[in-house]
Amino acid sequence: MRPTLQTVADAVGVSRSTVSNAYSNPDQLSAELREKIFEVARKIGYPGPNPAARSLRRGRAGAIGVLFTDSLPYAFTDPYAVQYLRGVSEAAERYDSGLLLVPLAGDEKAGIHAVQNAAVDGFCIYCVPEWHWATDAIRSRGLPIVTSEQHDDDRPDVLYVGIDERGAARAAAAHLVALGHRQVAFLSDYVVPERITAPVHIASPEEVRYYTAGERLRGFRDAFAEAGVAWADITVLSAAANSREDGARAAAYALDRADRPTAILAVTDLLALGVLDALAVRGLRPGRDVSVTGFDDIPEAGAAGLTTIRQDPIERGRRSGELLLDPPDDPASRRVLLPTELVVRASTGPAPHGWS
Amino acid sequence: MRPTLQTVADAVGVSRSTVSNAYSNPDQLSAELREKIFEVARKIGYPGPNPAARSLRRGRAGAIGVLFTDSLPYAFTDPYAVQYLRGVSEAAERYDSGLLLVPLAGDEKAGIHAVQNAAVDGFCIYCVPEWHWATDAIRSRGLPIVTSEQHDDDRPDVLYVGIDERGAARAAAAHLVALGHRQVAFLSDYVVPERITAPVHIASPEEVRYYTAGERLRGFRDAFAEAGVAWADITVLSAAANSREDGARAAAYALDRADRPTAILAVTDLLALGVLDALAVRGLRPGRDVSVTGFDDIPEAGAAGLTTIRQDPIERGRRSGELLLDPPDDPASRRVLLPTELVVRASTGPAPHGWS
DNA sequence: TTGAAAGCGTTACCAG
DNA sequence: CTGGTAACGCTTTCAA
Repeated sequence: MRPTLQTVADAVGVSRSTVSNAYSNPDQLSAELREKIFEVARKIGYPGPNPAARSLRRGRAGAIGVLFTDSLPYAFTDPYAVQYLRGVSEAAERYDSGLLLVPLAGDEKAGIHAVQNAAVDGFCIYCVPEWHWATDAIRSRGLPIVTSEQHDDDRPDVLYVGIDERGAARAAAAHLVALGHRQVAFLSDYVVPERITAPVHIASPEEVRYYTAGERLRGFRDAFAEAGVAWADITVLSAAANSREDGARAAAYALDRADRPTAILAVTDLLALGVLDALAVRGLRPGRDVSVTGFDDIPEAGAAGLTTIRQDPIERGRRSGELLLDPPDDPASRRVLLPTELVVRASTGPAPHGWS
Repeated sequence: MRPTLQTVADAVGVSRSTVSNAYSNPDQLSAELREKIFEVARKIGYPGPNPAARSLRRGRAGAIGVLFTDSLPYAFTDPYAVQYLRGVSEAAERYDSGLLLVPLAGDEKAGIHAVQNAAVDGFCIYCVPEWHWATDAIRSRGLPIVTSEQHDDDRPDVLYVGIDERGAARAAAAHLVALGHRQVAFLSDYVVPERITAPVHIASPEEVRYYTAGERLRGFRDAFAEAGVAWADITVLSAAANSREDGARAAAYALDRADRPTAILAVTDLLALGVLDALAVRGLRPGRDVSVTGFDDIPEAGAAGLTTIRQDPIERGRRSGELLLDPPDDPASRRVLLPTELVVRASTGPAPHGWS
């Protein structure tokens, strides 16, 4: 039989509480007794207080959960997600908390079970839209939650860390407007429920059900609408996933047309880098023949000379973790808006003549 | 008061077991009753079975722990570590298991507590040497363990996934030997207990207490010893951390000497890339003036034209996770040795004349 | 400083 | 298919 606290207590000849104190409240007993208890424990192979039992009794898990819509492996593929995780882990480490990555992918039933089984004190939700099937399961856990998406319902128990997605996207688009671009394409994943790489028709960004993609497309639209470019005159390209390959594939649909756009605005750097790849293949010069913007400013963006919106994913993760682990009483501080910055590089330039 | 299983049972008018079955054994009751139970649960705000209680009762946690010597944030900085995590997460996801990252950094006491408190069914240990202070705590949990380091004691309950570190390093060094290099430097982190960036004197690789660094240095030595180059004639450079910057800094000590080596062998790509940086600053041509080898073949290595040893960290992580979650009965299969491959790129070339 | 008793919320077993 | 009963292993008063 596996030894328990009781086993040790009996072996030493003290009560359970004393052994428990030896592990959890060292100042409640003499140093010698404590040492003796540890020694006996080692001898009979007692593995220390069972975490589940302790957590049950204490009512806290000592870990925070991180939820991704996309599969767990994806979290380690997307550089932005990795940075975010890094930030969360910094907070977790500082508060002596573990970090539990909860697999939400694939099977709906498995995902819900994973959420219900997660031994955590709260969730950092990274990319799970409000209407996702897991949302109910997450909420009904009744644990504190930090989201990165603004929600309509202002639930006071929901913490938030994010950026002004729409405003930032608008700034990127305004930059292109100022450069004279009028014939443009928007490139995004999660535009339509289907995971396809193709041009798609949507009546407006309001149709997009993913918060981030939707807000960014709204921002793009805002700036061009102001310049007199109607939504209907803008090509919307859907990418099956947020990857370089899908970005390149999607861009092809716009670049191989006779009336190719003078600029392509992507909702992420990864997609934008794909666009650059597609340009290179065709011998088109970024910033001269076709301007390209991204979003996030991942490390590769700098090397590629990509004009983009900079945001700090580590800070985002860190603040998320901190908010979860140490929520402020002041309601205003429970919603954090992080700054962004337009970084202009070589991938954008004046619109070529003869098109506008 | 927070509702419990009992609360729901009372509200519906059934026994606890029935409610429990509704959640955990759906085939033990009628679909209607099950639905009714869920409905009532929702109404009174029952968050579902408490994971701690469930885990206590069932005796399994539904998560695997991952341990890093370095701080949690570091795990997300090192590209190799990220890939490894990705692999582990693939296995976790497939087995419907969570992934708990346990913070082992900084304070010894906090780290030990973290290990003891981790609600997991086993550990994947990434870079924790056998003599690390956490080792006792980890072992005494009595849980299955997958290491990436060979241990002397052949504990049958310790699973292992790794590569032939020494043989692979030897292959890299043999490549340089064949190219005529005789005056060389080895660059490694964890050579000495102190975290310093400087040339160091160690009597032999056997002195190195970190498994990976030690084995790789041993491999380097083997090949050069065979070519008649004595250990004493080889410069050993220590890097304070496995980073590009420290690699460059350490390389400076060798490159700025009159009798600079014709080749520098680094134990990781990150360090080797730093060496390339140091060469560039000095106008030295890799593969011509100074040859450089790395280890791992991280993505950046290809772009930089770095000769290196390729290993597959995703596979390594995946196999580790699988081994932990589904250990084979056959003892032989409990130790997995993954293949490696010497990838020759532009950073190595014949030794310049006049030196050898 | 120590010990006895009372749960924490579940699930497993077994008889109905 | 249902419902008692008995753990699971611990922490936490509170009194000695």
